[in-house]
Amino acid sequence: MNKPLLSRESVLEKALAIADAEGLAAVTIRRIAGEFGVTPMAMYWHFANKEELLAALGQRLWNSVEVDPEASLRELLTILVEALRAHPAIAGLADTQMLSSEGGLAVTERALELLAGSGFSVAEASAIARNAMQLAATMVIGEPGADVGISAAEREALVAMKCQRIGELSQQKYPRIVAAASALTEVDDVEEYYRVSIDLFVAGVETMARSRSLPGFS
Amino acid sequence: MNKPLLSRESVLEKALAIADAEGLAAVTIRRIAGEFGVTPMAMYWHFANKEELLAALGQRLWNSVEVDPEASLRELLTILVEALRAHPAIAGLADTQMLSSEGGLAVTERALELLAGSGFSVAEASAIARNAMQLAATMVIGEPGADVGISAAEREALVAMKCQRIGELSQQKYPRIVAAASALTEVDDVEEYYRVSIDLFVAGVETMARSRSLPGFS
DNA sequence: ACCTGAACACCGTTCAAGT
DNA sequence: ACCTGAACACCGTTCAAGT
Repeated sequence: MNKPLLSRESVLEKALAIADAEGLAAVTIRRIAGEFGVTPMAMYWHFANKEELLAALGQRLWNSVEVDPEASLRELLTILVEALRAHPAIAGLADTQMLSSEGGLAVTERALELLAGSGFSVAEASAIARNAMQLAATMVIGEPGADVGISAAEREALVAMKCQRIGELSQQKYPRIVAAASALTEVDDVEEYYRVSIDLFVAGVETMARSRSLPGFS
Repeated sequence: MNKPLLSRESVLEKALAIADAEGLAAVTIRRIAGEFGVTPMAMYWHFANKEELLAALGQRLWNSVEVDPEASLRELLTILVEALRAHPAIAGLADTQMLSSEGGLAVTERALELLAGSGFSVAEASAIARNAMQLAATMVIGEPGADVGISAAEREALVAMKCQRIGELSQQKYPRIVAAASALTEVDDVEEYYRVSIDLFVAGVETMARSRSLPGFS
């Protein structure tokens, strides 16, 4: 008779909000339940367990990717990165759900199509497609100086400490690292950070594709 | 008077053994203590907290990398992958410890040196070095059909299930994915799997290095 | 120096029971 | 169908106390 207090939708929405604000570690069954004013056990009507909840969160992320069926590899990577950057705290959940979501399937299908067209074998194309996906995720998760769930002030202090620790290293042993201290701890131009990695990946694929299609090279 | 029951060394050794056998999730303070026959609180004499223990584990992993100061980028990636493959369960701990361990510093220093020599800027070289490291880790962690901490039989059943689920997809919408079902769920030639990704990365770096050193291209 | 006892504030999860 | 109560087996961690 009474309207349900929860739904899969609303639970996922709340879980995402918590993750965005405080990081994935803050997403617990009990915490979500608390936010809704229900008991933790209420979750188990809507999800078999926490793993399923997190999987659904990963699928949601994939489904936020709008895939142009004519997209290039670079475009695929770019829209994927954008989708993950919108919710960096859960970017790590995408990996397992690539083949369990409409969005992930669409991206993968197009990637395999492009790679097959470039002369890669099925095994190669599969490996490269996975690489692309993982690159996107690790870029977002590992973006130096961009940890989720801490305040801007805390983040800055953390970066400063890391940078200082590097500065204290032996300049004899690690001249390049010391010189790159700030670049290694913090990204000053975010767009460049992503561009470099995407360029690198696309260049690698194109170069290998070319060697694949050279006659005497098989 | 009595010899200590524990040491940082022995605790890390045990933690690693547990991780290797049952996965990182099985590595708990209480579990390690149990294996030594001591109370969980004994750990806190040797480590400030669990985070520090895991960090030390990550450093141990880096320090198992033996760096040839003359190594090429491909060689660096190769020995790194080998080190991680020896302990896939803790490969994810390497990321945060790259600049907090002798081994990680040595690898990074050499990578930055090579990349600077190829004409990359400090920011680019830093991003690319991190990419290399993350590629190595994600390859090992994400190796399809190689989850840690489950029996060979369980693993095979899991792979078969995933493969079957892909096979049931619409061949109209996802012809390439369906055709690549087995390649996407399981690696048949492990060495090829790693070689493809390393080749791709190295090719990308070389291609971009070339464009960097072309006069009219800056 | 090195470890224990007792306690605290958390987790995820099951299962019977309520409405 | 949807949620609660009570309980279980876990976590990491603190702090005073023991030897």
